[in-house]
Amino acid sequence: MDVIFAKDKPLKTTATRAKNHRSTGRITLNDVAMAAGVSPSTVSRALRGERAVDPDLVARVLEVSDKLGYVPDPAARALASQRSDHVTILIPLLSNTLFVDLLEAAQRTLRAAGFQTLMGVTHYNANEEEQLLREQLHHRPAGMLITGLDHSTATQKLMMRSNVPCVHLMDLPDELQPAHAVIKDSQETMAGPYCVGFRQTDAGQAMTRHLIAQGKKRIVFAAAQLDPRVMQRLKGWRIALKDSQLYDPTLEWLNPAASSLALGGLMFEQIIKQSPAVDAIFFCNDDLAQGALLAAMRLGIKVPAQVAIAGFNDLTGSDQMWPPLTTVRTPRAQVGEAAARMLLQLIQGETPVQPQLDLGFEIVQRQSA
Amino acid sequence: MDVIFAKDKPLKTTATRAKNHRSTGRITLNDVAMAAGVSPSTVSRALRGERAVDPDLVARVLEVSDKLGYVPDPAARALASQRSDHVTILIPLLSNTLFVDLLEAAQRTLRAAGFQTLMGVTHYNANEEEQLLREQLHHRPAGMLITGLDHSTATQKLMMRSNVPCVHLMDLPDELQPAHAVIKDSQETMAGPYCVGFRQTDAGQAMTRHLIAQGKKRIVFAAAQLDPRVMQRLKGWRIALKDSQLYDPTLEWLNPAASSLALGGLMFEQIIKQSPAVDAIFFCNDDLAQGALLAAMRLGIKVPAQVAIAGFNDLTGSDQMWPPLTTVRTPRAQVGEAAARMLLQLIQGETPVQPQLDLGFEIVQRQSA
DNA sequence: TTGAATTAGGACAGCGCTGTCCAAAACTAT
DNA sequence: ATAGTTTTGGACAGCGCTGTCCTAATTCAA
Repeated sequence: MDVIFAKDKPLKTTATRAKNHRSTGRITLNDVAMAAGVSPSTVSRALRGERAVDPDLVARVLEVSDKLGYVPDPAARALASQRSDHVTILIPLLSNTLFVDLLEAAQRTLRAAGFQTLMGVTHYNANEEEQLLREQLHHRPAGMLITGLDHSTATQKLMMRSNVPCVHLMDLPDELQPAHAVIKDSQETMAGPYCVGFRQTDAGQAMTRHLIAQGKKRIVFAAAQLDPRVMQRLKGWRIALKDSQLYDPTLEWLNPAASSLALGGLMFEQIIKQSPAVDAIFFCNDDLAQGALLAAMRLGIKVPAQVAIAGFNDLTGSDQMWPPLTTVRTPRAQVGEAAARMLLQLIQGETPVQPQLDLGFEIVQRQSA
Repeated sequence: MDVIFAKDKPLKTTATRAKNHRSTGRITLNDVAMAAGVSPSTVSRALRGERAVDPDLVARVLEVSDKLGYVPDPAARALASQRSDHVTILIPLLSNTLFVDLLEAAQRTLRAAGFQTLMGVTHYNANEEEQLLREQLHHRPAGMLITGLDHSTATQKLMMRSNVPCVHLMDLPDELQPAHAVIKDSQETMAGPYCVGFRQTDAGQAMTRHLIAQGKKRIVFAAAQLDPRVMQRLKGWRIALKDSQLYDPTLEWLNPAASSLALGGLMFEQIIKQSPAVDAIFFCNDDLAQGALLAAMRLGIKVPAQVAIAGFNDLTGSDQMWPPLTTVRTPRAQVGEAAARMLLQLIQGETPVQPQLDLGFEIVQRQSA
């Protein structure tokens, strides 16, 4: 097959436009079309694999395209097609490595698929979340990843109306009462919200049962931040203790302040002072537990002999503590990647086989409990 | 003043376009222009504060604009003006809180000025850096923040030719031999590279002198990752030791592996075993030093009585260690913010008074050294 | 062989802005 | 009052793509 080069049609090229006042140096789709002797439409289709294009033409377009070093202009593409290659990811904090791991895994996966990741930090604040979402929506993102299932109604409405595919991270709706799923005017009606995570309640329960199995009788639940996922872990702890007739409301130590090593140490001291009979403390996050371990060392309290300590998330350093921290390993990198993959499916208009993906968790027993 | 509403000119409005096959629901600049009874040009200028526009008109445009909930389309804007509202920030890792702090501060500052931050993680790899840069440049970022002054020549060329304003982070060029500054075809020729940071060499030197002042004689420098900034700290350590006739090449422990708590513990063990006479270890990063502190605890080695331990960066948790870690506090959040501000200046075509901004550092003496 | 159905390339009009040019109006200075 | 200069608003042509429509070529069935 032989295609005649369209020399006779003096289409505007970058070269001719170069004289123009508003020309940019950029190689455009038009340039590729000229050089390949086909129409811009064909180049566009060949490059995107849209519709059927003669394989020979595709080959030539591809060849010319990268000989010229052509790179599609994302802005032009976004304007014409009404959708960008941005994916927004909303996370509560950057100071918790949990979310950083999530972010990095998602970003790696999305980048491989040609998407740009835009990160927003909500600081566990519903208003900030809404504001960030609003800003991001103006950019017409191709998709969104958002931490948790709990959002203000304003936020939920924004997401619904935007019609931007969205996957929620680190949490799953309760099987019994899918209240979150009551969303109208959206494809989510059928499938419920798309989400990838694990059952926080189950994880809280599992760790508590582990402590009970170790013979612990007075098991404190010590938490900070008190975001919805922490409250679910608390719920799991309660269930486990009640099942074993060990529940006592004074065993709950809930502090709304931000989680940190220092706070962990502080809480540990308070708990030990006020409740000497306590024989185990289940911290809702590893940073608190690590802080407690360090405080115990300072105070000369033997762990786990005097009091056992357990954490949550298996963050960096928990295995290096002394004694090494018993904790719940949560699959955050896997969550990030799986959520990104699910989102990519949604962006391509496919329907994920499992709208709610449970990636589970794992009790990591080390020496602290 | 009374302006006649342009009812007589039936310009295309979103309403009329609604019948059109390619209409989007979006409120456009045209809609605002119609509603305000002025031309699109005027709306554009009023909203951007470009050129002079009658204050009354500006007021009306503004009023109409947010009554209608108008939001400019970033894609259209980018296409027409040839520049986006993206700022790219390239950092080596997300697993070191140092860079996360940098990122967060920069992002906060840029966001307040209406810019979107796009993060790229280079993993200390020149190829990844170049690749990321290339990808980002296709998006015509308004500016770039990039960690360090050391880049492959390909990377440097890309940055130069792109003509995108760029600020370097966490490092400053040597005063004596500004080799990095030898860049042609760019405004950087005059000013040298724009950068915000502190003198890594000086910091390395300062901490070493502090240890010497504590009476330490055999001071190990233990490093991992070995990126250029670490090597500068090494250089500072060497200078300080040589000045006091304490230098001995066997005191250098350099490990190219990635920095981590575990590696710090490992290196500590090795050092103690192979060189029992060592009385201080200066780790190039706090994560290594923290790992060493934990290892010392495991091994029953008294810090600082038997061996003093010092770190670098004053990362989260260093004050919570036992004993609390003596370290160098580096102004990373300030660097992130100042660099972002400098970049904003450059984007607006202004020239920063100080192209190289030295934010200094601080020796934080705690109990470990 | 003919007609209908399918396939593949091209033309073209936008997407929603901005930059440039132009003209009318509002100031100057003579 | 006149001419020259400085404002200030509007018209208009893109920026570089994509989606839709159209037409010519090809395939298939009868």
